[in-house]
This record gives sequence, C-alpha cells and structure tokens, in this order.
Amino acid sequence: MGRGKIVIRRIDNSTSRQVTFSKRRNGIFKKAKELAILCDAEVGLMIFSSTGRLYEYTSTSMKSVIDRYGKAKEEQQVVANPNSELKESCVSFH
Amino acid sequence: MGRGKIVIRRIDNSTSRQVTFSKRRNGIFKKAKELAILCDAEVGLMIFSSTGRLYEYTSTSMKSVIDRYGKAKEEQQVVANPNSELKESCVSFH
DNA sequence: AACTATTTATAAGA
DNA sequence: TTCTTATAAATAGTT
Repeated sequence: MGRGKIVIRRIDNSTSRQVTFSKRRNGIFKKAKELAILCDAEVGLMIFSSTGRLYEYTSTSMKSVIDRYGKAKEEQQVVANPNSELKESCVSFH
Repeated sequence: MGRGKIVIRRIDNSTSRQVTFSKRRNGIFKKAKELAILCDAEVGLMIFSSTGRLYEYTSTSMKSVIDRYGKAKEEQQVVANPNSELKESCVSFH
C-alpha cells in the first residue's frame, strides 16, 4: 500500500528496513487493538526487531495470554493423543 | 476499509462479529508474516476468539518467542531497578 | 463465499 | 525524521 507495489522479502537496506519496521509495527498494533475491541478477542502480540528490541501489545496482560496459550496447547495435546498418559502428554509447547 | 466507516467498539451481533473476526484475523496474520519477512523480525501472535478458540502465528516457534520475551522482560526489570537484588527483581512478567 | 465501493495503510518522496 | 500524497491493500456492506 503505497506509491509502489513491493515484493515481500527481506529489505536489505538497514535504514529502509527500520523505517518500514516502524510504520508497519504501528499498523499491526492498531489492527490488533481493533480486532480485540470489535470482536471481543484476547490478543497478545510480541515483536522482536532485527536489532533485538522487544515491542509488545496485549489486550489484557501478556501473562494472561501466555498462560491461556499454554492451557490451550495442553488441551490440543490431549485431543490429539487421547490414549496417552497425562504425565507423558504434558510437554511444554513448541 | 469498506463500504462504510465503522466505529471501533464491540460488535453486538454474534454472526457479524464472527465474520469480521475471520476477515480481520486473516488480515493481521498476513501483516504479521509480512513484517517478519520484510523487516527480519521475530513475531509471535496469539488470538483467542470470543468463543475461546486459539489462533496463532509465529515466524519461528512460539516457545522461542515466549522464552525470548521472558528474558527481555527480566532485562527490563534489571534496567528499571539496577540497585535491587536479583532474587527480588526476578518476578515473572505481568 | 464472492463482489466492489470505500476506507485505510503505507511506499516513496519532500 | 516527521509530513505529505499517490497508490496498493484491506475490508464493510452487499449479494
């Protein structure tokens, strides 16, 4: 969306990459907020820039989202492997 | 972006809410992928719908993203509280 | 599940 | 680097 169409591949120029990162990071955070509000969803978004810096958005708290994620994954594991022992199927998420 | 402008607040009608959720979920996943590729970023996105279902995207693995998040938060804690004892400042993220 | 009129995001430029 | 604007992309309402 802009003056020209772009191909989705790594931007080599470091300055351009940072500029695009700032613009698109703002954009995706806005989208995440809108989704959470419009659709009554719980959202957690974690982004590490190529320079290693963390940016995050969550509609509730990241702890809540991560905990809920872990539980949802456990349940998926149980559904996928109904015969296995609980102890064995309770691996951490990958 | 559509036939009409909308106000960002919870969509009351459950059917409309689900339709909007599907459309926007696809949109934000696409944005997340593009950001990861264009800007060489590590991205983790977790979404729980209002019906409780989990949808996720990650450019690497969610375990990697969550572990990195935890480490980044620990470091932020240290930077914010340089004088405090390590044991005391190592709380889990909120 | 497609369509399309519009709004929104953003690439390139200033 | 913040602002502008032409254009691409997302999507709200419709079918």
